Amino acid sequence: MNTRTTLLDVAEQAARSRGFDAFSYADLSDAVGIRKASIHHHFPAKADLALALISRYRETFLSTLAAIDTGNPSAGARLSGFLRTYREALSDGQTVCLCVAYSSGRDSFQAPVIDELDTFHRDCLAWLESVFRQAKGDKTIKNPGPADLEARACLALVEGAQLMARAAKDPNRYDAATALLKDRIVNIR
Amino acid sequence: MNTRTTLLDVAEQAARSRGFDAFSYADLSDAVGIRKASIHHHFPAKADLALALISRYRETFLSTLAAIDTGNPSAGARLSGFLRTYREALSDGQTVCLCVAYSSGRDSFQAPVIDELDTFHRDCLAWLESVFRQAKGDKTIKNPGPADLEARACLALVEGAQLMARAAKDPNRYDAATALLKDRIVNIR
DNA sequence: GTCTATACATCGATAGAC
DNA sequence: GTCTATCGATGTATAGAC
Repeated sequence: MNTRTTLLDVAEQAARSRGFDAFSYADLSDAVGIRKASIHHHFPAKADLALALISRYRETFLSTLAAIDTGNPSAGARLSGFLRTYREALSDGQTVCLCVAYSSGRDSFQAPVIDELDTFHRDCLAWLESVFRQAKGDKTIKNPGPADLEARACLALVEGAQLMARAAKDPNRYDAATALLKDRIVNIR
Repeated sequence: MNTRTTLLDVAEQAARSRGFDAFSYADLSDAVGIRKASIHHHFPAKADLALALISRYRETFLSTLAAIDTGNPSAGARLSGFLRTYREALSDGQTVCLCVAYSSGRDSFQAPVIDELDTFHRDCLAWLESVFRQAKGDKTIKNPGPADLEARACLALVEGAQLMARAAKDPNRYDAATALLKDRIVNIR
């Protein structure tokens, strides 16, 4: 396994469970088994690590959304896939998505990282909006309101639900908070 | 003005805009105009400051909820007051509520602070649940689902909406994310 | 690419004078 | 209650050998 990739994996886990500013190169050093100075060879400054992390995360997330699209034709099934993706990111209630983690400590990041984060939000909202727009036609989500408002409410809901679930270290909190939205999805086979 | 109160005010602002771990006694020293050592006289350890902050915050928030109850008889008006309270906590998009701020960096707190935070959440959810239960009777909120699920969804929504609004430094994001919930409130005079 | 060694800043915290 | 002075720990980062 690539050392750089291993570093990214460990750093992502740490950022998502404790926050980006709450882990240090010393923590990565302990976890990966190489010295702090060696980590600086892969990521000269911690800002470089921050950018590499969010950049990789955004790419994999977009491909996840694309996979949801190809595997699920209806709007309801797509929304269901979205809710499941955020639920799986919680794992056992210890980790929020990197996007939530970065939003929480946003002030400590510089422009390139902020840009990636904003792009992530924008892409995610655009995808959700298209799903809710589709729902007006295929009627697989009950009571559809304006698509842009639905999208923003949905993203705020899952992010808040992740925050509360991690605070309680209980992923069931996510399920409870998203249950009503889930119930609006029409059962189709 | 009491020095201790001034310290609490400045610390609360800092915690809500940047996070509890992201400000230091040196920052408070600059803002208040006394030396770091003097701050330790009021709050020997930073954990003492953390507890005093969340404790004061919880008290004032509970009295805010009580004021909403006395000033608004209907469930819809009460929910409206709740949404407005979280909106006002955003001010110009720079600050989330202390509860969201503490939830984000929760790992760095000890038991007494965690307990206050959990109590805050529990009280807040109980209040919301009673509002949604009342709505089943007075019909001032459209399409009321199970009160406990409504409460959890509502709290997750406003917390996520605050997070996104601060990330974008734009309080309008909060309004957009909560618009659909707001529209469920029946207009009464 | 990894190591030892170290520089330098900041942070929370304490001692003791006034 | 506030001050000066200082401590020890930790964090990011760099120099240079291997």
